[in-house]
Amino acid sequence: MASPTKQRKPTIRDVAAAAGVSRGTVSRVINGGHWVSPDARRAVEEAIESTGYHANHHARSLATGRANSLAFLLTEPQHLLFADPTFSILLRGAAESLSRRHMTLVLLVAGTAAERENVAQFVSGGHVDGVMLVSSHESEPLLDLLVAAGVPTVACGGVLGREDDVPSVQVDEIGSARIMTRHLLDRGYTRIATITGPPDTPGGRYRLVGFQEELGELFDLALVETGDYTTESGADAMQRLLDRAPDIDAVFAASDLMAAGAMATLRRNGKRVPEDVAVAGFDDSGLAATLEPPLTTMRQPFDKVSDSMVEVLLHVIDGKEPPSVVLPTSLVVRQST
Amino acid sequence: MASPTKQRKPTIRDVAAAAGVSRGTVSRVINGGHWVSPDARRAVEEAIESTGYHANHHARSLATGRANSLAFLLTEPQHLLFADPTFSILLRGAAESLSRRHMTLVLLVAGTAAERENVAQFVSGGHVDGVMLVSSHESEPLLDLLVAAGVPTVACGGVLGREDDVPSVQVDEIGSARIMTRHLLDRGYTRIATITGPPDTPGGRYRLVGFQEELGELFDLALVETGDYTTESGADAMQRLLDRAPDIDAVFAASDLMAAGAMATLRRNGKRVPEDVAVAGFDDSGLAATLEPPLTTMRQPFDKVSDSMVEVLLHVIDGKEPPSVVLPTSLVVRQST
DNA sequence: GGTCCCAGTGTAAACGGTTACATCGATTTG
DNA sequence: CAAATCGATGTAACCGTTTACACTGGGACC
Repeated sequence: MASPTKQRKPTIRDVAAAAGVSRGTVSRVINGGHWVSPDARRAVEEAIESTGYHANHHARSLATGRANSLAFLLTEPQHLLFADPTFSILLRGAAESLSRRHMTLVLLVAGTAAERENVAQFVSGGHVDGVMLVSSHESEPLLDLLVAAGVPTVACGGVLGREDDVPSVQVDEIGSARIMTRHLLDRGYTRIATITGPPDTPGGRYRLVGFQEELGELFDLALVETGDYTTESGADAMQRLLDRAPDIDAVFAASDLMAAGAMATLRRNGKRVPEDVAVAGFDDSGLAATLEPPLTTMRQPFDKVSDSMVEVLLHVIDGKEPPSVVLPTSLVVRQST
Repeated sequence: MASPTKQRKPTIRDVAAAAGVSRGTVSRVINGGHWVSPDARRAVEEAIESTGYHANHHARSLATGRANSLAFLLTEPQHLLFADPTFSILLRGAAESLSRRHMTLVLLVAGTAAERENVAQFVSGGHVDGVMLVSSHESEPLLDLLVAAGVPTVACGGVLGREDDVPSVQVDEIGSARIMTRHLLDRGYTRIATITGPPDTPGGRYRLVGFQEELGELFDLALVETGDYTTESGADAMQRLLDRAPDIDAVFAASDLMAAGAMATLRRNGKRVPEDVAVAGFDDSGLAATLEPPLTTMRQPFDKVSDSMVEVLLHVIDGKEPPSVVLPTSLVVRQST
């Protein structure tokens, strides 16, 4: 009939008592163990083990003023999340990266005005040590607030117009686009179209730049259409391209989803891929390999991206010079080109 | 040359001073304002406004023992996340739901053994008030730990064998499967196959049950294959079905992704959808509408699911009787059937 | 054999809230 | 009119850490 449930969790005092030292010493052991004699250290470690002690985050944060957590801020509308698993991958990667550092990931959503307000207040209230921003549209009002409030922030994909204001982790957009374009040229295609992302995102702008650079004289403005990274927008853009230039023999889409949409449109127009028109994407999302035919695309190193975001952000928090990171992509050739 | 930066954030003392009352009174106003005179209340509210005060979560949590945050626990392997946006939708929905309640969402990942260890320690350390579990495989070791540690937990989709042990939010699996099966029967199909999910998940088991119930005498065990919800597994399962029973005229897949895989396989085998074989999915994920042809499927009310999870969990935390929730789905008929 | 230094340790004051309890008028009650 | 009641408020202990500071004793130095 013993009821040992509901026991108070062991605190640093219990550990101190068990080890026969003061709370201060226990705390020192926990935080690196500097200025502690080997004997005391061992005693404390044993006491921690025997009492099953685990530090209380809240108390620690209160005392140190550091939250030991980072926020992952989502500002994209729901439907994009629905369609594009990219965010989830980054999110999970970031969580794992933080877990290794014994920190936690707080997910913040800023869709509605009320939510923005919540987020702004929460973040500038110092409840997290820093923010990872995933949307990279040009005008992100929240970003101004964060920067103004001096909240350590890192952007994923770079923020147009604030490149040296906000540290970021991005892939080599221009270089990647050039490699893909070169690949298409090497395959012998000459009427190469592109479906870009929104011009107010780095991916939308710079992949087009690389495309144009590599194409040189072959570049034709009539072969450029813009989408919003979704499947539907890719399908629509492809139709507009075909209407305008039926002689297209290849198309480079700035996302796998748009490439999928483009392929659907091509099929509907009686064009075979890749015999009549080659299709290339960007991201190497899970979708790419399962399309018919499997999609040639540029693989983004999502795991490295989230890892780097965490790393850069921690640097900023520590007051170190934040290295803006540019990561390489890799060409994945499948059967669509 | 004024340097008003780096000002200390206003605390409850500052508010008290500004309002000419004690800290206790301020605290009372913040927490509902009971037992406070209208005058004092107004004074405090004005002081809060004028000082720009915002409560410190860590201090509050330390004092109350409540974290004011819920954990969203991911245990699925990375590749499923990559393929299936379902998780992100639920995740975002939960974050929004919490935001409305001025609580936060902590994302926890338990893939590796080290991560499990971290999670177990973090959660049972009381750093969050409760846990939303999204994987619902039958044997989830972490779940045992949580239950044993008395951590308030709610499962998404129900946990087989622990239905009355762990409160959950789920959709009406059996009923949904029956409705879809009935739809196929009404369309005149008679050789109806199914591709189920893993048998150790509720979706895997009960959608099959509903399918069989509705089919009655028409049920044929040879027309059942199992996948793991991914596109590839759906494609493979479809091939096995075709090899075994070339006369199949419809197939009900337990996820949209598997349905997509099945459609690819059918096409490769020269079968037209829906003329030769009808295909139905489950989830109404973003993918469904963009397939060729658009996929008939059962819509899961993801927004309601995440909302309910939060609600149920808060009930459990408050010590109330947890209502296990079953939500309705809805049939979305498109052109694949 | 005194100083001085210093590694190792204990002490106690923060950190920013909540809340049980004491206090105190003003009002109701007998 | 004294006593009891009650709503509003102040007081201070407490939540579990960290950390500046004071203190100890022993070795090195002159």
